[in-house]
Amino acid sequence: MGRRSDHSRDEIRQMALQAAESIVTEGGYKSLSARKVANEIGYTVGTLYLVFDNLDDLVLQVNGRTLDLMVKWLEQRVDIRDRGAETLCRLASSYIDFAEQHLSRWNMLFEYVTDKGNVLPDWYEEKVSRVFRIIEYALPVANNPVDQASDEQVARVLWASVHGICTLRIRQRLDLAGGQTTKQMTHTLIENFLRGRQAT
Amino acid sequence: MGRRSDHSRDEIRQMALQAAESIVTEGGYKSLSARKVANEIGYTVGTLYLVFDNLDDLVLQVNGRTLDLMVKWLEQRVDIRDRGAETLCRLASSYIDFAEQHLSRWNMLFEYVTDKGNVLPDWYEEKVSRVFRIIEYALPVANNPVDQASDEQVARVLWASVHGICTLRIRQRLDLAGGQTTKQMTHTLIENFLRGRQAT
DNA sequence: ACCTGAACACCGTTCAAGT
DNA sequence: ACCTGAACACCGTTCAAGT
Repeated sequence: MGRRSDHSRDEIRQMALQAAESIVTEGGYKSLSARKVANEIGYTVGTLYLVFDNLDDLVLQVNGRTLDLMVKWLEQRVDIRDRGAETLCRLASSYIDFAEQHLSRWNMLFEYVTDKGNVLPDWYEEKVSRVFRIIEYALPVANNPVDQASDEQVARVLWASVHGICTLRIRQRLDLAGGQTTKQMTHTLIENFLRGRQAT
Repeated sequence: MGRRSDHSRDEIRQMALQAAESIVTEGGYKSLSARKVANEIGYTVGTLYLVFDNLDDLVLQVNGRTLDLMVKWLEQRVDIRDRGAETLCRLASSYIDFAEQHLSRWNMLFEYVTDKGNVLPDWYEEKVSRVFRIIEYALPVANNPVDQASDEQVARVLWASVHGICTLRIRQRLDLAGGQTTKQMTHTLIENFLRGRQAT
C-alpha cells in the first residue's frame, strides 16, 4: 500500500470538508462518519487522521465554513450601510431563511458540544463575532447613550434573542402560539426592544 | 436464560431512566449508551428494547423528566402570583442557574434532533408549554392591549430570547462583550422590551 | 412470559507494515 | 513520505433460543 500523492494534504482536506458537507446536508449531522467521508473522497479512514485531529476537528472546520456562508448570505441580503429597526428585522428574517435553507448544517453549528469545557479555538470565535458585527453595525444610534448598554452589548443581546427564537422554532420546542410566525416573533422582539431603548 | 421478573416493566423503565440520568450528568450526553444503561441496572441490552422503542425514545423520556425538574426549579424560586419586570428577571436568572446546575441534561434537552422532521409527541409538547406558561403568568398587564401581541405570544418571544442568550452563552458562542454577564444580558433584554411594550 | 446473549452492521481511532 | 488496512474497543438494534 501507501504513497499515492494524487493530492496534496490541503487538497485532501478540502475534498473531505466538501464531502462532509454534502453528507450532512443530505442526511443530517448524525449520519456523518469518518468512514463515509473517506469513502466519498476515495481514501481510507486512516488518511483522514493525517489531516484532521479527529472527527470533532472536522466538524469544527465544517462549522467554520457554515459561518462564512452565513456571513455572505446576510451581507448579500442587507445593505451594510443601512441601520435601524427595519434593517434589523430584515437581518432576522434572513437569518431564519438561512437556518431553514441550510437546516442540517445549521443544526450541526449548535449541536457541537466539545467534551472538555466547550472551549473553541480563536479562529472560530473570530468567525462567530463576525456575525455579531453585522448586527452591531445595523443598530440605530441610541438616544441616550449614557447609562445604556453599549452597542456591542446590545447587538449581542438582540442577536442571541433572535437566535433563540430561531432555535426553538426549528427544534419544534415552540408551538406557534396564536399562529405567529418565527419572523413575526423576531419583529415583535426587535421593535419593542428598540422602542424601549429609545425611551430611557 | 430468561425469566427473572425481579422487576416489573415499569420498574425497569424507572431504573433505566435514573441510570441514564446519572450517566448523562456524569459524562455528558455523548457518553450515554444503551449498553451502559443496561449494565448499570443489571440487565442486558436486549431488555432495554422491551421497554423503550430505541435510544432516542429513552432520551426523550429523560428530557421530559428534565423539563419537569425545570418547572419545579422555577416555581420554587419565584412566587407564581408575582408579575412584572422584576419577576421576569428573577425567572431568567433562575433559568440560567438551572442550565448551569444541570448542564449536561440541559444540553441534551436541546441537542435532541429526531431524524424525521423533528416532530415531538404531544405529552412532550405539553411539558414544554408548561414552562412557557410560567412566563406568561409573570408578564405585566399591557398598557395598550389593542394592536399588541397577546400575552401568550409575548411570553414566547421573551422566553425564546432568554433561552437564546442562555444557549449561546453555555455553548461559548458568545464572548462576553464588554464583560456583561448572561444575567445582565437577560435583564437588558427584559427591561427594554417591556418598556417598549408599554410605550406603544 | 420474560430475558438473554450472540449476531449484524456499523462506529472512532491507532499504527505496524507496505511501496 | 505517504497511505493502507487490519485491529481494538466500542456502538444501536434484533431475535432465536433458553428457562
